[in-house]
Amino acid sequence: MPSARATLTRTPVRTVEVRLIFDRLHRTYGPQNWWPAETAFEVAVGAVLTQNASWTAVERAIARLKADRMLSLAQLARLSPAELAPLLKPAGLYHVKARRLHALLQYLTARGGFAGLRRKTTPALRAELLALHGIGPETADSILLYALDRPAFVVDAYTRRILSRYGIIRGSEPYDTLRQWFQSALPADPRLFNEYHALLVRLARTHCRVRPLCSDCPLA
DNA sequence: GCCCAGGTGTTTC
DNA sequence: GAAACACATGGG
Repeated sequence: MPSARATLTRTPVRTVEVRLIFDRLHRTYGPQNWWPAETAFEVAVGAVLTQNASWTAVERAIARLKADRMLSLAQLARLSPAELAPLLKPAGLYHVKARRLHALLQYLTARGGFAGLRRKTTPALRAELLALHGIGPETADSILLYALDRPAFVVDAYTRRILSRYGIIRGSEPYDTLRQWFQSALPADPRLFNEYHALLVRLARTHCRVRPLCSDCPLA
């Protein structure tokens, strides 16, 4: 049995920091119950639409799709990118996103929807998503975590901004470096990854917008 | 009016 | 390979 001191010194500093940040945020804000969507399919559509866009813009586009009764795989997969584009206008970059969403829709259709993906391992699924046009690491991990309940930690602009403001990272590290950074410090639990990312978003939306530190910040 | 937003693919040095 | 650029709407 190793002594407590030996155990502590073998725990990387980053691991301690990653867990400390979660504990503080969780104590301050409580459960976030994310992602803001009703179905796995809605998560996937939102994950593409939110690329370089504000969430309010995405909500408008999703609301329009719902109002038109178009927010289903069967409905959207019938459309060409050119037909898809005008429906996505409120989210911005809509020609680009139409092509990207189209690629994802064709993939899902070919696999029989999300149900057809359940048997695949997480690494296999991640590789397949990354191979699609317009699905990069953040979009892939968002879909894996929030639509498929897989342990994939989502690194986004909020994550980088917060951790770099607090001097924990430089901010220029590659995506996978930061993803591994979190994943190696935490148990591979989708509920934990979900909660952690949601809490970072919550913090970024309420603090850290201008100055590196504010006195009432939960992480100060 | 200007700047920014929960990225990604392409082009260029 | 890194860096720069294109894509585009709506809110602050």
